[in-house]
Amino acid sequence: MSSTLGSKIQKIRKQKGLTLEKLAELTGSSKSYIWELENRNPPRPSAAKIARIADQLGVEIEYLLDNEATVSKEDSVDAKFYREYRKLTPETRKKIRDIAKLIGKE
Amino acid sequence: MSSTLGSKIQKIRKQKGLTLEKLAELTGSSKSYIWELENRNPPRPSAAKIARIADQLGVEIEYLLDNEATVSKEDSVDAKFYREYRKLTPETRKKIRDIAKLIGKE
DNA sequence: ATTAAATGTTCAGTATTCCGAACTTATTAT
DNA sequence: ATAATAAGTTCGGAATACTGAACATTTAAT
Repeated sequence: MSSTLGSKIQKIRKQKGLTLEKLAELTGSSKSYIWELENRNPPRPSAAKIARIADQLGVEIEYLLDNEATVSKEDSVDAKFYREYRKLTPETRKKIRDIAKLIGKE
Repeated sequence: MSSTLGSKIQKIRKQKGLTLEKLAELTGSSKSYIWELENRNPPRPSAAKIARIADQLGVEIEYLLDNEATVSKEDSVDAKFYREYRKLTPETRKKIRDIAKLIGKE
């Protein structure tokens, strides 16, 4: 299982001997946000931020994002579904879950 | 002067004969947002979105972002300055502008 | 062992992304 | 020319990225 965006950033940052504050400064961010990027599971940083960070860490944007944003069409359909799902009444949601359970069993 | 993120996306999208809606569907977005990306000056889309879009358009993320997110340290310092600046009183701001004007003249 | 300085963490608030739904403007067919 | 369908645009609002300031922990020095 591939490492997360956050762990990649942290690993490289430390290899380079950079503090949160220093990397923040280099990338036009706050250190608190860099920290969140590394530790909290995951914000969806802006492309601009990621580009800056990749630049300063000396890696490709692609490297940071791979298996992170490359989440395939299915996932987005799922996300959309879930958004809709959450709007439903508890009863309806339960029905759906029950049906899903049955179907899932097969 | 390099073209913007939005114009790049639009150009490629049309070359591929994709509608806003189709590209939105392929990238897990709404068509209104794709439209905003292309036309409004510029949102800072999430890395995830850009990765998806680059993927579907068949271009490198780097290509979409170059000269867009690679805005150098200076710019971020400027942005930070401006943020601070706006918090000041009108009087103070005027002073700063006036001084800047003088200095700019040299 | 204390203090000082540096680094890391938490948090509340603001700004921005991103969405869905409604509306407008082209296209296409009849 | 009209209707029907598709494509593009606008807008309000929910979710979340990102910030500065305060707090906590570690490191280094004496």
